[in-house]
Amino acid sequence: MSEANVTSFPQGDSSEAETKDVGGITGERLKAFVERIERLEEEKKALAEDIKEIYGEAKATGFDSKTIRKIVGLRKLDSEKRREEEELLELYKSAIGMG
Amino acid sequence: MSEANVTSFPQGDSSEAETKDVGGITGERLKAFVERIERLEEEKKALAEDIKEIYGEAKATGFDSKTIRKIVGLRKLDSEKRREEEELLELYKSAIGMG
Amino acid sequence: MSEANVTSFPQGDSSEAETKDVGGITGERLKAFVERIERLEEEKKALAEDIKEIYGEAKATGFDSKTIRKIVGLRKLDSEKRREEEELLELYKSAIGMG
Amino acid sequence: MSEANVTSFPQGDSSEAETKDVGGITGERLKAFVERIERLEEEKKALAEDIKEIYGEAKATGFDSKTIRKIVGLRKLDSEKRREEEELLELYKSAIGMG
DNA sequence: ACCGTGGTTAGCTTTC
DNA sequence: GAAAGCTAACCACGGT
Repeated sequence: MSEANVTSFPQGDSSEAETKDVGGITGERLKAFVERIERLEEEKKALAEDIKEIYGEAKATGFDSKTIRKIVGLRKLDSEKRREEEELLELYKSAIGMG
Repeated sequence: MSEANVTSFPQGDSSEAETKDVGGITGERLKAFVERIERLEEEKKALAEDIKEIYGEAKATGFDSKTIRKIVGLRKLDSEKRREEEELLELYKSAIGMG
Repeated sequence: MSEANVTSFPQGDSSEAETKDVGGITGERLKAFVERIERLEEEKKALAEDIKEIYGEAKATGFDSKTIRKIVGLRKLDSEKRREEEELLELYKSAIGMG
Repeated sequence: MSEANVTSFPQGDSSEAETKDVGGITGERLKAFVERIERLEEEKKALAEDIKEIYGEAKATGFDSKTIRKIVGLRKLDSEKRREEEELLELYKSAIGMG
């Protein structure tokens, strides 16, 4: 729809426009990107499973996992809040020439 | 509907009920769980950022990130579909006594 | 950081700011929205129950509901996949100027 | 795994066991169940979209949708609570012979 | 520069 | 108690 995204596929030195692929190079690069992404997403998924396991452990030792989730969530909020406050402070400082 | 989770905090040998912590042991263990979780979540977040970076790279080399996302998503659907088909097959097999 | 949503309640022509309601109009409209939503959610819930009933029927006639669930899920994946493929195709087409 | 679900496919009068389908009848019935389910799930999805639209409308007229969600949720809790209380009352009444 | 939108992720509910 | 499906909040991106 927009005029900017006409070419989703980067071209090599080819003089002719409107070509999807030149000598397979572009396809290779695309594949490489896709695979790198998929690799990392697998790792991410593995970590998510690890986290789940820890909740399982905690439950096994008698904790209530829901409570732990709450705690983790609260601590995250805390750190975000703290970070924001620090940023605001920095902003003030730079505003009065103390940056 | 009933609340089974009366005790979120496991007790040690203490004879008195309704105590949250005995000698700091439980608190320590809880803290350990929380910190392990937070550590893994940080790693997960880092991976998410890495993935984002790759999309950025791809865009920088001329690809359209939206397209790449679609491809990644499609491939994910493929693998899910394959997995489900296998599971369904197993289910059928067990259903006719071939489990 | 800043709270943009200061006014959750839209104002009418009233000249005074920070008022929750003017002449009951806003409250009425809010109530209308809430009730429309609740009505539809009831219908949705009824449908969910109908679906559950069908699984019950199927089980009663001797089918294994787990298997049926798998089939339904698989078919859903199929249609999602098809849809995504079509979208990807459209994306490609627009990418090479055929949009 | 369980012994109960050996036969997911109900048999007709066929004398031979371990058969998935006799004369296409079972397949037909399965298909019918699946399609009824899918039909209802489509309707359910349509309702979900309608609800989403209403939130959109509400936002368009100046309400904050998050707030509305909260209200709807609270009212749901209220009615559940009320229902539970009524059930409890009924229980009491029947317990003292007023059922 | 803002809004709206779609995608992602976490939390809850229900099922087995 | 574990697993999955559904729902709701969150976030980042593209369009206007």
